[in-house]
Amino acid sequence: MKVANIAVSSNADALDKLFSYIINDDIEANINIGQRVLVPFGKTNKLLTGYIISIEEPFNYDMNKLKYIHSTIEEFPILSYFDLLLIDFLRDSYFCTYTEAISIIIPKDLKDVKGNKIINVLNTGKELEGKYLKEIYQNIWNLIKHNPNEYTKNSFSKTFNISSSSINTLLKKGFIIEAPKVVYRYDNKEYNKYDIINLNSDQKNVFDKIMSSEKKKFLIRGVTGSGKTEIYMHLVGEMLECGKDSIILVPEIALTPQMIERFKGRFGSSIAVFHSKLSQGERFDQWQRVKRGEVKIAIGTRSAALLPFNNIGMIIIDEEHEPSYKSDFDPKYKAHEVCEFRCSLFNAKLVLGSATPSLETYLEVEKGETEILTLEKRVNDIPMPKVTVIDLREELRSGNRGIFSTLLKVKIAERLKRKEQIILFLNRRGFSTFVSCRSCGYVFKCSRCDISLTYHFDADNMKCHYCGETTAAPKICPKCSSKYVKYFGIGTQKVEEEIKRLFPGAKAIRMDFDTTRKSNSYEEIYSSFKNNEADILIGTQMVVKGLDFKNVTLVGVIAADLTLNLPDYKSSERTFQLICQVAGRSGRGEKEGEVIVQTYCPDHFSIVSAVKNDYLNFYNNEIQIRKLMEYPPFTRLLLINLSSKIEKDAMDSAKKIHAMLKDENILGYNILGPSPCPLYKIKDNYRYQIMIKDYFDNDYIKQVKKNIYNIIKSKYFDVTATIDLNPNSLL
DNA sequence: AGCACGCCGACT
DNA sequence: GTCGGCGTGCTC
Repeated sequence: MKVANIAVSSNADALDKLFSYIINDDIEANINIGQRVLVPFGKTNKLLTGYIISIEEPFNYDMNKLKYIHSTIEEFPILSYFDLLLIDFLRDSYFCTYTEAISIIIPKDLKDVKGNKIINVLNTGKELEGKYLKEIYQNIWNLIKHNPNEYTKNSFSKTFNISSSSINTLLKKGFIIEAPKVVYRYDNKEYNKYDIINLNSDQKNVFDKIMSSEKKKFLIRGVTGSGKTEIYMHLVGEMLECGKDSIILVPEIALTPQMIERFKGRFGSSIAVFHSKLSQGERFDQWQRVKRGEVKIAIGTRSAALLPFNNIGMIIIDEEHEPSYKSDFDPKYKAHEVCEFRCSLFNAKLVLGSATPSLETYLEVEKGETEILTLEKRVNDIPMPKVTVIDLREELRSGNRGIFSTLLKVKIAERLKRKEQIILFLNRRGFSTFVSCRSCGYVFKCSRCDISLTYHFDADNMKCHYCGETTAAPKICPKCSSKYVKYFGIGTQKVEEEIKRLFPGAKAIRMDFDTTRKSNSYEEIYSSFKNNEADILIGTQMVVKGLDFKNVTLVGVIAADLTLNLPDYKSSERTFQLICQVAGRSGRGEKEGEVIVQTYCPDHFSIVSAVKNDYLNFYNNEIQIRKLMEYPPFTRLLLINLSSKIEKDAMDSAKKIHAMLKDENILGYNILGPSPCPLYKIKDNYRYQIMIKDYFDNDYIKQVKKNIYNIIKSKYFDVTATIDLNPNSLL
């Protein structure tokens, strides 16, 4: 008899520990760590799902006090030994429960394991005879004989254009039979073959260094268009050669099609594709293919970092600076950290790629923890685009109140004439970003959020970009009844309308949250622009990443400082990255590219550095500010957020928690707040925040979390408390 | 999180 | 004397 220490499935913090159960002799042989079992729990002995974390000899236990494991759920372990180590890591790094950690590493619908999709496929039965020896039946019968288990009734009749009634006849008489077959739900369409391209000398150099270096962590800092993807493919190919698994992370689903296209073209369909837009079934199947060792390569977004590979050789994080690599949900894990941990388990290499690395990553380079490899030139020596800055204040002074500067208009006209393509970038969707009454100054705000409403031209309504609430566009001011309601601020829709007005012959398409809501619309817009079906692509952040259009020779940044003025310590970094990335979209083909950056603050170092494409200049400026202001990566920043529909409770709980933190602050940490969040009200919830900026350890955070939990539980039932270490944003 | 225990007030 | 309010504490 042995004892199993088991984590039970429960969302309760109080149950986040291991419970010991006796393993009955008759199931002992079939029991292993990582396996799922049912265990009787609590006074009522209700059966809960449990995960076996460890197994011990019974010597240290009072066996009379232990219950028996009821039964196993599957006969094989759902979690490997490495998964269990990963769970420990997640719990320790992100202060989460066993249940939370497990929930992100196995698919949700594993609970009802009937996850497999089964179809009925055709096979031959007995030989044809008698009146069934007709040519049509023989034809069907032979086709099936040569393609057993290949077609369903439907796909067969479609493929060979044969009426399904003939098939049904043969089925009924037993000449052909249907058999169940498990199929994987994944994209198995054929991709154009993508041949191995020899690396140029710069790329080869990077590849060789990664393969030969003793270091485990690398940063490829390569300007946009320098051919990082090709290096990734060679690295993955190398891993495949020595039988090791690779994971390639991309920042968002939108980017996967191009990456998948190339990887599938190169490595065939033996690649798992994993991202959050997959259906539950697809997710389950992809996960299963990895778990069973049927694939050695996975491409996907953040969650792919957790796929159950058991022999990882390399993990690649492309566009590593993207904020989407940190999860918004508990456990708020960061892909970099998870990948580094997993690499350490397998002695694997971690490769980060970016033209504009995050400050965290570059600081690691400076500390010597990460080896840097630089690609200064674009492939085939295509020159970097020429960048011109337009000071919008001067435009205004010279009487131009439109959204395009004189120069940008000239350049657009020029490209249209030459049949070259243009990308216009504005990081704000909608038509007008706020609506107000010119008579009394009333500003239309969302009733549920403390946010001004954005006017949408196509639907003629106002939308809240935080909660999605929609209201009809107003004709008169609700406060003073004047009809002087005016729309201020610009969004992508307005840019589109202006283009239509100024260049009636040009065809423009828009790519933003509003036009890409349907699941395939991103790809449609992408390919239609790629096929030259439009002259101008207008878009938000979505157009800045990864897109590779050979015929684009002009990129216009409509308002470079939109992101700059947000009350957030990362806004300079974000602005720099966005401008660099979008500029890199220009001139990727044979024709030279050009970029026009319009801004109200042409002297800000983010914009100056981006225009010169000078990463180090940006880094050196920003890192000093972070140091001075004691922001990450120099300190750790713990953001505590309290929100409630009852304004007073949100505020009181924040005060109470702040007082508790101050009381317990033996080490004198820098505790700031409580203060209302910059976005004070979202979806009817009032929000307060407390910040701790210092060099505390994870144990301190765990203690803080526990204390907060106790305060909320004792008095503020309606308050939701969240903690976030080094958050993406302070809004 | 559930669930039972238990210690008080209101009631047939 | 007992039905039921929900505060408290435990779950191998």
